Amino acid sequence: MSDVAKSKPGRRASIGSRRNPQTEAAVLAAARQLLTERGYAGFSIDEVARRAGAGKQSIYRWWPTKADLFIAIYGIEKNAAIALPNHQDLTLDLTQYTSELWRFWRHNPGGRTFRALIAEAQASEAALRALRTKFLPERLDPVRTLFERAAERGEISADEVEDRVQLWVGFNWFRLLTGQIDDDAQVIARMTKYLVH
Amino acid sequence: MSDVAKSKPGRRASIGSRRNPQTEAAVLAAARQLLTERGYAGFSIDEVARRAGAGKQSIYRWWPTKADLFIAIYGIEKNAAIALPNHQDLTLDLTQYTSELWRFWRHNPGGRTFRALIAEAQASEAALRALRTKFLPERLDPVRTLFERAAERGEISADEVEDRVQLWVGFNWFRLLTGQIDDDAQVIARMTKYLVH
Amino acid sequence: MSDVAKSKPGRRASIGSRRNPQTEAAVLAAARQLLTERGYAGFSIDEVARRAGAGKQSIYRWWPTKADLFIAIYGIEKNAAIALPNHQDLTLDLTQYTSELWRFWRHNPGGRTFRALIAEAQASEAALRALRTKFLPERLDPVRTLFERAAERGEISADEVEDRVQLWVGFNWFRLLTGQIDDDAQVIARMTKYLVH
Amino acid sequence: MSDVAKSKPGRRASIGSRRNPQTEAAVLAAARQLLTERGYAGFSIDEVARRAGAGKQSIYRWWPTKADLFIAIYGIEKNAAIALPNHQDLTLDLTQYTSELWRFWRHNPGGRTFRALIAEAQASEAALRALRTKFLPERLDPVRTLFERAAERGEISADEVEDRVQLWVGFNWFRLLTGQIDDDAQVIARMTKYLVH
DNA sequence: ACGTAAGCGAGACGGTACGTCAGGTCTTAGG
DNA sequence: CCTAAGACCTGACGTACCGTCTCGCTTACGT
Repeated sequence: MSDVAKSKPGRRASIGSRRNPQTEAAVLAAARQLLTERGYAGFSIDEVARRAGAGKQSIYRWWPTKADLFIAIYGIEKNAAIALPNHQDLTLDLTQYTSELWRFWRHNPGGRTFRALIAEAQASEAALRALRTKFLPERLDPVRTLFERAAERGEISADEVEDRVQLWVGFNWFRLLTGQIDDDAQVIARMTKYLVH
Repeated sequence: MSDVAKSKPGRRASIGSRRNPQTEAAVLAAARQLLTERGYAGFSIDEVARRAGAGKQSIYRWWPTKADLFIAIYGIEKNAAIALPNHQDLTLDLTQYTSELWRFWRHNPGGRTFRALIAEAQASEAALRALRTKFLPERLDPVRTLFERAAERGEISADEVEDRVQLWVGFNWFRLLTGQIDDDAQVIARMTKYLVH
Repeated sequence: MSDVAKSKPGRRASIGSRRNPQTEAAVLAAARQLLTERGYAGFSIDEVARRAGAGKQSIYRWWPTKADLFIAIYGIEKNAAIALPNHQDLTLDLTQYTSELWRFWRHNPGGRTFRALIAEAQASEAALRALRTKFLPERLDPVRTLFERAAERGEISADEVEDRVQLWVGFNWFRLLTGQIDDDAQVIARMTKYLVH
Repeated sequence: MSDVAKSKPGRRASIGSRRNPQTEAAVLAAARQLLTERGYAGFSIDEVARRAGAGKQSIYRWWPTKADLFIAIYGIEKNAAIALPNHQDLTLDLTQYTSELWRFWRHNPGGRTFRALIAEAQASEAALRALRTKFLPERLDPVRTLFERAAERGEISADEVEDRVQLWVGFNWFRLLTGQIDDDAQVIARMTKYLVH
């Protein structure tokens, strides 16, 4: 990916009236790298374009807001990184999944991207909309699945799933946003107590 | 406030080798107003200075980062706005306090300021530090007090207070940051269930 | 100056948007006007940008220092303003040329620009360098030509041309910088005596 | 002097309703030092006050413009530095005096101060006035004396003194302002030719 | 087969904010 | 009345990004 991002010499011409996947890859790689290195404050479309060897317009064409870029980056990695456990036990599942999530967040691109996205959503109405429509539903899914399975097993009541999801997700956001996601399996396990009854 | 913020005519001179409280008031008023009108994205030190009729240096002198400004604004209002209930019942207390908090957040300056502060903390390490040291402790206090009183009454266990605080605060942040703080007393009441056992 | 204004007629090595000649003209006009009105002390890039309706970056892009701007302005006008006399007589030529030069200097933009450039060269090493390399050679040319023609006619010795040029130019600078360039043809004529032998 | 300029610890209190000579000395020393280190561009009243441990108001009270400060500094040193030669020969006198002048200018404070004063005079009408009334007459004196003595000896005509002074002074300014005052006794000697007939 | 339309990298453009610095004015507090 | 200190407002500094635009190409697709 970095080799793509640096393909300075031969410029990447248009491939006709359609999106060039090389350009897309180069932009996402550059954005990911920039976010990792400098975080939300140091992130700029100018610099992404510079690093990707892309025109700014090409970026704005496909990702109209920074939030779109953040969402694209996050999606790529998150799915690959975390598997959904299934121990037939809500506490175990929740603890394992959350531990892995925090580990993913601590690993630079993941957490930085998420934090950037949330920050951006506070700055721009469009970003907030993107967060709610394009990001949240998909991101809440894994946790919701864990609770749904538990409901099927009878561990919790089915009509409490959504509330429990929000409670748990909120806690995770709080820890991420305040910089408290050191891997502490004990803390996580202890906290699940309230969600499991 | 607006009369202070608009004191354009006679420029506000120094009152000697010490901080001028009029300047301080004008800056805070202007910052509050600007945040209300334009939110985090439209907030700039330049514009605050312009509206307050203050020099930028005067602002940087007393509030080195935007976070400091946000914290100052938030503190002024929050304390005045919300009383801590005491019905000798955790559910009642929590529901009432949280309802008022959401109402305060919905009312522009409050929520906007909080959201701006969290966003800023994701952009700047210094802001994150300010959030954790100057803001969080004081802001968590009211909720913690509610849980502590409940523990004293025997409603919950004393060593669970801190965890429950974080769970509840996290939920509130999540709703604020995703724009879901419409006053829905029923939702709040329903959610308290998990915190009250 | 012509190098600044030069727009390559043929094809360009690099693609990309082209310099907008209207912007260039607007900036130079604004700079000229500002210098005329307020002189060196009142001259600022901010104000030039404001008057030209240009972005500051556009100015810094093409004229990295104020000196570059001054040189560009001066060149445009000086060449148009003063013709080089040729009476086959050094005294006559020198007197006429100098009289016209002083008149040009007294007429606002000319003198103000020259004075600003010299002042700037005392403030910045880069400006001094620009003065010596981009400005002086071309500016000394007319006077040198007068002396060279005189040498060809045998009025003076050929190896004294450069010294005489400096002596004469120095005198002119002195008068300009101390505000003594009232048109006094007699004074000028009298002073030429020392340069003509 | 540097001990005066650095007298930070024990603050220099007022000595009552009159000028404090220690403050005056400290300010001049600080100004001289600052000019030496950073030149005209880096010279600011703020920094002088800081280094002198003086209030800005104290400086403005006694030296209303920067030019006044420059003139004060220059006067102190120039007189001490250069003796007026008297070899009963204009060429010799002029060559020696000018060589010493250039050496003095090359030695930091001298040249920097002079250049700063001339630059300032192009920026401010008041400074130009100060240059012409408080500075020039006194500074032209030594050179004028050389020419007057020559006139008394019959080397030159008495009514040409003033013109020759200006020609010579102009040449010297030109070399200083364009950064060409390397000690080249030969150049100076050669140039005197035109002033001596 | 060929014109058109979209995509591409480049980069100029008018704006605006950044955080710093200097200018001058003013007030206090202390001889 | 003078001095030191330093707060105050103004406004310039030079840099960086914003999002839009124009430019000269390149390619695929619909006619």
